[in-house]
Amino acid sequence: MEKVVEVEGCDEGKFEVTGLEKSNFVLSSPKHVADPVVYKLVRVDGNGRLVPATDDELMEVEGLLENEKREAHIVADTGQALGCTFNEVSSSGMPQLESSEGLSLSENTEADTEKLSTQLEETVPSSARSFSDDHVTQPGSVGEYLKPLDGPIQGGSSTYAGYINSKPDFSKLKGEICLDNLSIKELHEVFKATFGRDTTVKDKLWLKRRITMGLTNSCDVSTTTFVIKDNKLVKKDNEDGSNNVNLATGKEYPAVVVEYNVDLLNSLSSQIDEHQTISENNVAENNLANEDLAADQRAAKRVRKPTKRYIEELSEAESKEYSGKLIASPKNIGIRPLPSISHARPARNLPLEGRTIITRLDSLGGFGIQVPCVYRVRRSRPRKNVTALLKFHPSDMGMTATFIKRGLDVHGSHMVNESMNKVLEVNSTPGQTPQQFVAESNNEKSSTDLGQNMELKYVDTSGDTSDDNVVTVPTAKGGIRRKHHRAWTLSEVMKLVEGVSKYGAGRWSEIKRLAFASYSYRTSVDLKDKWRNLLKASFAQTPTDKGANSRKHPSMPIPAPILLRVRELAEMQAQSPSPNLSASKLSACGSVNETRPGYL
DNA sequence: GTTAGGG
DNA sequence: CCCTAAC
Repeated sequence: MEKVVEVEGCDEGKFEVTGLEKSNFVLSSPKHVADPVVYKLVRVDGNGRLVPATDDELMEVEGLLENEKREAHIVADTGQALGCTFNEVSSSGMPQLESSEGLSLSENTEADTEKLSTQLEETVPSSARSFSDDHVTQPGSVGEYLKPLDGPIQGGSSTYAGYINSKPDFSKLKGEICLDNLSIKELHEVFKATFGRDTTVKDKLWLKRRITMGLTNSCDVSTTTFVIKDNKLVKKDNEDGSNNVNLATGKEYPAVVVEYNVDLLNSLSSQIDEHQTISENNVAENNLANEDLAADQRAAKRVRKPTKRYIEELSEAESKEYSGKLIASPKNIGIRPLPSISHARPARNLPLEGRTIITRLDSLGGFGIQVPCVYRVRRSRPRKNVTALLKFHPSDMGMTATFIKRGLDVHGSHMVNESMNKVLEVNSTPGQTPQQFVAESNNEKSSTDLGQNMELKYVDTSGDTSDDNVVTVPTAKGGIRRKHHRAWTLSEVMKLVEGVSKYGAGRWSEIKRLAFASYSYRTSVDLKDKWRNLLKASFAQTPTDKGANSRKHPSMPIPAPILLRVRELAEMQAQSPSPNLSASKLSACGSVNETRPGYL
């Protein structure tokens, strides 16, 4: 009982401290930070027996840690250390420690919701919670994804746990403890087995908790009946709560078990309802609901994390090319007290830089303080989606526009004739028009040489022209330009051949400019590569085979005539590799014609 | 910035 | 298609 009293006193003092810290934030933090480290060391040496600091100090630190943790999410190490320390300390007077911890938690919670703090007389379980938080938080990169969850979890765990846990009455808890059956001795044994050391703590609950945590990897597992998953409070009748799988993300989270007091629970229920869904069975139910809930929570509480929602949406949005990204973000942003978060953690946080970066990211999304760079990176990744979208997009809408554009370009380049205009006018349908267009253009220019009606047949012009945009996709990676595979159409090939014949192989930039003006997505390199491939193909294949060059892949059946031409051109150019520029240009038309005619 | 070549 | 070396 005395303990309790002390705790309360501490609590209040701590309260004050906390308040100060909050106001001071970063400045105050260093001191606190220092403390944690020391404690940590002490703890290691002392096997938990040593109590380095006064209760007040501990409480302060803890409170700080808690707060910061909550805010920053980054603190894992110190937080754990503290938690351990407390636990260890508790060996001597465990109730105090825990209570203090609990108090700190309650405080934190309180900060968010001040009402409940008063309700809490004692806090028991906080240490566990801190662990859980830390773990969750730590995953860093993964955290991006997790964060959304974390936010809820932490908020939920800390807040709810705090409130719920606040019950001083161990008897109740004990009753619920699974390990209850074991005697203290047994528990000690188990404890030793688990941690490799003895413990003097005689409190069953504590032992059980410790053991459970140890087994579960420092998740806060306690005897509770309720487990907080994601955002939800789930009754854990059947589950042991050691590990919960987050359905939404599919990731495993350490289950946070909350020891609760029925009375408190009831009193809190209303609040909980607002933020979390309490359900026995439906965890899955909430995926959708979670977001809303989370958002609400944040709004209500003053959310700390960028919020998973934000992230998720962002990611989605990105994948979709920035559709309507931040539904949730606004709330968060508005609500969030940005400043408080980062400061406390010394080593890890990069207050300024990190912030800046984050901010930047946020700005992209709209706002997200903690929005992780990592996530961003990740997000950018999904090329496929983008590509698909892009591809898809252009086909319908783009076609017409493209076509027109192309027509214009061609016209400008003197490639086209009057028919072009006609075509343009005529074509309301994307698909058809292009064909005509191509056919005509080809006919005019190289009609004789290429000759053949092949052109008409094969001319497919259809899709290719459409998207300039799609072609180039900036990648998150260093490299940027990833062209999605764009099959060469026959028309393109013909143009290429034509261009080569006119300007000569190797003058890719020229060809690109003049002959492929309309195909913005084909670079000179592409032309070169394609030409190379054509050459290869042309030589590989027998020219005799004109009619059908049934190549293996239907995708790119290059008409024999074209291959022939390619071969010719190649041979021809091999003979007269480098005419001078002017000469080549001048002679281009003529030479081509000359050369080819022979062939035909 | 282009071109050639290899991967 | 991508990347790089060489011009």
